[in-house]
Amino acid sequence: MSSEKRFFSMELLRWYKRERRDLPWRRTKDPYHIWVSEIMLQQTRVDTVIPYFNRFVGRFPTLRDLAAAPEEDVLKHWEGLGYYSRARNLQTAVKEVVATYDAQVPSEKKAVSGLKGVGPYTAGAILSIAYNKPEPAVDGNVMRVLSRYFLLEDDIAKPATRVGMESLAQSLIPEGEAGDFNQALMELGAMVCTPKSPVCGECSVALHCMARQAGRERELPVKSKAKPPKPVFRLAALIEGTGAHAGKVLVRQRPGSGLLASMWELPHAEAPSADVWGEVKVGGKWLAETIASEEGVRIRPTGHLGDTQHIFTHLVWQIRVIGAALSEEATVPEHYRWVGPDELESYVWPNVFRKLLTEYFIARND
DNA sequence: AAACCGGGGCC
DNA sequence: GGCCCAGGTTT
Repeated sequence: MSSEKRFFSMELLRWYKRERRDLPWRRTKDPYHIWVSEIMLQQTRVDTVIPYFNRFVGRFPTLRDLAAAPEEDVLKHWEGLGYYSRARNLQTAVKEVVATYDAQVPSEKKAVSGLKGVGPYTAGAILSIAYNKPEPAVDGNVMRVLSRYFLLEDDIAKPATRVGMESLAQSLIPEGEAGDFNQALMELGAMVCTPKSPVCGECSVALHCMARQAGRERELPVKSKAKPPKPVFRLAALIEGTGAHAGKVLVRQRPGSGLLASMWELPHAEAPSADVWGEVKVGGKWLAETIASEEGVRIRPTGHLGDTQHIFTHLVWQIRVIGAALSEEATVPEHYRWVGPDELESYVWPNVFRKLLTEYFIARND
C-alpha cells in the first residue's frame, strides 16, 4: 500500500476515535438495530433519523417484534420519513431472517445482500459495523471524500463509479478496524469534507489530499445533474360530510404498490390540461365527472379551497383543492373512509395530505 | 443506464 | 430555487 493510503487510513481512524458523534445506533451492537439505522439513513440526514430510530426500536425492540407487527403499524412509525418501500422491504427482510436464519441477522455477504432492501452499501455497512468484516460501505459521503483525497474525476452519478470506489475503499480498511474505518469515512464526509465548503483546516488528512494540493477541492466530486422533476397538475376533492358524517372528510387509500403505496389521501386525479386545472368551475366539473366514472363516487363541487404543491424526486404535484359535497350518502367504495380530526392519527398519510387535513380541521374550528 | 421512489435542511 | 442527503429496485 502506498504511503498516502496508509496515512489516510491511520489518521482518519485516529480522528474518528477522538471526534465521533454519540449517535443512538453507535451505542448498540445489536445487528438488527444497526440494520434499521442503515435503512433509515438511506438518503436521509442523521438529525432527521434520530427520533424515528428511537421510536422504531422502542416499538419493535427485536427482529421478531418487527416481523410480527401489522404492516400499518410499521408504516405509521415511518410516516414522514419518505421512501416508504424501505419500511415495507425491511419488514419483508426481517420475516425472511426469522424464517430462514433463526432470527439472527446473517453475517455472510451473500446472505445479507440477498435480503430485500439491502443493496451494496447497506450490506457493507451491516457486515462491517455489526460484524467488523472488511467490506466497503460506499455512500455519497465516501465517494465525495475519495474523489477529493485521490483526485478522482469520475462522475459519481454513474453506477460504474461506485464499483471502482468500492475496490479502493476496501483496500483502505485497516486490519481489524472495518466498522470504525467505514464510519470514519462517512463521518468525515458529513462533518468536515462537506459538499459545498469543506473545512480543510480541520481535516486530519488534508496534508496528503490531492484535490487540496491542487486547490480543486471545491470542484470535486464530479456529478452530472439529475433530470428536473416533471410537473403534474392534479385536482383534489375535499368532500365534507353531512348528517351522520358531519365534521368529517372523505378520504381514500392508495393501491398497495407504486407511489405512496397504501397510504391515505384526498381523492384526486390528474387534470387533462393546465387550462382545466386553472379554471375552478371547469376543473370542479371535470373532477366530479372523473371521480364518478372511475370510482363511482358522485360529488357536487362547491368551490376553490386552496392550492398546494408536493415535490418528489422525479415529479411535482401541483394540487388544486376543490371543496365538494357527496351527492348520495348511500355508498362509497371499499377503500374510502370518513375521517374526523381525532382520527388523523389512525391513518398513514403522505406529508402533503397530513398537513392539508390538519390545517383544514384547524381552520374549520374557528 | 435510466427511471422510479419522499421529504427536509441548507445555501 | 437548486442541491444534497449513511440508496435500492425495477425496467
